[in-house]
Amino acid sequence: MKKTNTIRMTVDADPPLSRVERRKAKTNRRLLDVGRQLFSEKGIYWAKVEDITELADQGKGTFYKYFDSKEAIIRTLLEEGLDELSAKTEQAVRNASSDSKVVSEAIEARVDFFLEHPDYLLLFHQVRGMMQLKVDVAKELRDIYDAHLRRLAQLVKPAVGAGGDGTARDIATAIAAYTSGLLTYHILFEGKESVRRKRGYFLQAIQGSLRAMLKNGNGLVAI
Amino acid sequence: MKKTNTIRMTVDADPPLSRVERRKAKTNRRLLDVGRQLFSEKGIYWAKVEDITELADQGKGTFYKYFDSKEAIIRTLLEEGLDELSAKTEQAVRNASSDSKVVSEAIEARVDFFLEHPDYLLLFHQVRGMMQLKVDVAKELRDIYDAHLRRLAQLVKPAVGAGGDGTARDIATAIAAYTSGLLTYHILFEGKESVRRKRGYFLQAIQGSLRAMLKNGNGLVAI
Amino acid sequence: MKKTNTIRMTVDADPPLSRVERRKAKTNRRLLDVGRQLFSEKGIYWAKVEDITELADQGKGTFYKYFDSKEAIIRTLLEEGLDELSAKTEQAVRNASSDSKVVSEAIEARVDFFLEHPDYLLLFHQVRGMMQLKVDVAKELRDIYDAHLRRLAQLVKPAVGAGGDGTARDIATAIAAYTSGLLTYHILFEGKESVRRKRGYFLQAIQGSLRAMLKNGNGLVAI
Amino acid sequence: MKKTNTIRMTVDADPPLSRVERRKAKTNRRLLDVGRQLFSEKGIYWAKVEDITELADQGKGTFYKYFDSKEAIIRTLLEEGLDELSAKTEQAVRNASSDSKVVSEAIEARVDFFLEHPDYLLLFHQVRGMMQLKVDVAKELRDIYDAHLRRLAQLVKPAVGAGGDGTARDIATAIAAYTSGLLTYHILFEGKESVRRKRGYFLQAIQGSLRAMLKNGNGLVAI
DNA sequence: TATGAATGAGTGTTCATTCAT
DNA sequence: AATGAATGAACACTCATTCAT
Repeated sequence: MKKTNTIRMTVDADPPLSRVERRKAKTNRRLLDVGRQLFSEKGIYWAKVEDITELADQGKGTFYKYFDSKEAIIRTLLEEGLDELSAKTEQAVRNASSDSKVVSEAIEARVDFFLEHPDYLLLFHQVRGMMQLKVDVAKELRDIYDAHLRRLAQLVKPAVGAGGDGTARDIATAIAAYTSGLLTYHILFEGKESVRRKRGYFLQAIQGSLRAMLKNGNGLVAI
Repeated sequence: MKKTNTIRMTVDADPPLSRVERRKAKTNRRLLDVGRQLFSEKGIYWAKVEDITELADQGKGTFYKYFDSKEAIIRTLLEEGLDELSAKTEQAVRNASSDSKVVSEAIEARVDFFLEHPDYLLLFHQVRGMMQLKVDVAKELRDIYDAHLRRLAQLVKPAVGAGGDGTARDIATAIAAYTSGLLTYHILFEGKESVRRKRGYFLQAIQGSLRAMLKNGNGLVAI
Repeated sequence: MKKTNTIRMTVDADPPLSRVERRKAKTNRRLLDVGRQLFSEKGIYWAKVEDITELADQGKGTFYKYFDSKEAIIRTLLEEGLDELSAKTEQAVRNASSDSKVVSEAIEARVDFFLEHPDYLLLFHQVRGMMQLKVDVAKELRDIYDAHLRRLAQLVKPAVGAGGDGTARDIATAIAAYTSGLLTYHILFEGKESVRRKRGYFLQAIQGSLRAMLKNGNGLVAI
Repeated sequence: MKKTNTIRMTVDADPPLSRVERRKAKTNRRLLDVGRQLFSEKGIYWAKVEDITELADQGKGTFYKYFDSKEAIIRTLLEEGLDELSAKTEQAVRNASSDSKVVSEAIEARVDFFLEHPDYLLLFHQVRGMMQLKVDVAKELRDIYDAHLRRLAQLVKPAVGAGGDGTARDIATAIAAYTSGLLTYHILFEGKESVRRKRGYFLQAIQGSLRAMLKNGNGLVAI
């Protein structure tokens, strides 16, 4: 009885949306946007379904027409966010002038993504916490995140010499770890603005540590 | 009606504990230990007070004799953990052969602390998430964390040349951010063992990135 | 704003139905048929209005064009079913070769009706349960059922000697009780097929017990 | 996480119940009694958990300390009721002066049970309805009922000549069907008092019809 | 003092019904 | 006329916390 996300699927397609369809898409989007906002403001546990529907000016029943459960909207947001992050990363990598720039471009894209969407940073942080728990919901989330890392690994493969898949995966994990880990913490203690000002240093720091770690690991990667 | 943490206050003092006091201390410890375990296993939201008392083999009422609320035990655990982490860091810094080793020793101590107590890593991660939320509980937690960072800043001050307090604070934040952020993510996706094996690389990576960031920032710090 | 059951009212009348009317009649029938099926399959509480409209391939709004409420369709089904049951019984009684056969023919007709429409058996069973409840809906249902019993009492009157109305009513109640009570239970525990095979025994058993009860009661009835 | 019905299990045992245990037993009993009352008055769907706890003068949470769910209390009531019915039947059969009296004594016991506990009659009726539904809860209920019938079959076995198990089961089913089916219907349309007055006739009617059916079936049973 | 029975505010979810299109 | 998106009252169930014993 999974709700198919009709809206996003047809959005790319040609046939123009009817008035009703457009309205549904709008409702769906509104719920997602408000959900993202509240989840990052109050946290996924303290933000109640009713908070979302109220702020979205929608009946509570409407929420459940669009999402099977509170968990489902979180999952959808996670997927959406990671998709967008992947897209941004891919684009940056595609524009990279050389293989040796791939990793740095990827990092830059991700840092920019999070500076632009700090709410995603907070949402991801919470979800990452859930992933380690011995709780049912964890597995599904882990799968989603894992897919994202795999995609990232594919992307940075050109930068890996003979290291092969394992190294690519290591780098992907490291990139994700460094950017989110670092940013979350700094944003938390210094605020978004401070981080934005230091953007350049962050990029270098992240690259530097990646290089440090990988050099020690195998010395095969171009960064 | 705040429960004074009798135990920890007397633990440092000399006068021998009576049988009753020793028993109380034991109960208190047991609740804290079980709490830490369950909070990191199931998460602070999914671990119920009853789960804790049951595993600790204590009546539910007893829990509230020792802690004002579920939130209180989390706060206590946070304080305890950060205290221990501070202590470990202080000891390492004290043993540093030179000022230029201060930061690297601090990092090493922290990485080791987390490798030894991965449950704290997970607990801190969750708490860090709560801290950013527009929720009452957040402020208190933030204060606790803040105090910890201040203490850490004091510790690394010798390594800062003319940078002054701001720089020390920056370094402290960075150290905390790098270690936790990096470790959490890697442990999550690669497992504790993998991280333990790579310990050396991590240390270098963290130092490297610190250096990168600080060199760019002001070039004044000895690492 | 009670929906007049247009269809059943015109069905008996001569004037040919317009295309629109025929279509409406078809929709109405479809909803009733699907309703009967689902109510007996999943129960009147678990069968949702949406289940009905979906299986009937009709919009949910359409349902409410034809029935004021979920309760209303149940009431209509009850009336329809009892009407059909009455009709079958009447026909059987009319064909009875003698007054003394009236009751046995009636029973036989009813048993056959339920063997042919086990879904009605289950629906009636559920409705009978509701009838005893201190719930608003109960009274209306009770009235419908009561009317049915009165009609049945009229039918078996010829079989009653000097017993008068009271006895006729008693017999009617007994006939209804014996057939439904017995069949429901047996179908439940032995399955429809088993009951069909034993049809002859059931008929005798029902008659026998009726005779037993009425002989004791007054000895006046010809069965 | 099934609640063990501690109370009923220890009630038979020797060690005297502590004050607390007695109080728990009382609460448990009160909930069951009120539940039985409300389920038979308003129906298992219209009687809300809160109705029960309110009438029982208990907090809503208390209900869930004693029963895992609303369904669970219904199941418990069904088991309790059938157990008591079985016990009454067994006792009657034990007191039967001869094998040929077994069935009639059993019937008598059951009729008396239902005249004494009309609320059980109504509860069973509803549950019987659920049993036929394609709904998850149905299977468990069916199992409980089935066990009851098997027990009844064992009881009437002495009355069966060479018929064997199949016949015993048939008789058991028939006894259950006749008594409940007949009584439910009559009580519904004539009221408890009327049925009580006719007790004697009912007994004969039920026996008569059993005899009729079984004579036709195989002629082997002593009734 | 320690306990665990009792509590009830709060939450996610359902579903009959309405009404704008 | 037919539809199905939107609704919100209502419900089952949870769990941190209290308090009588």
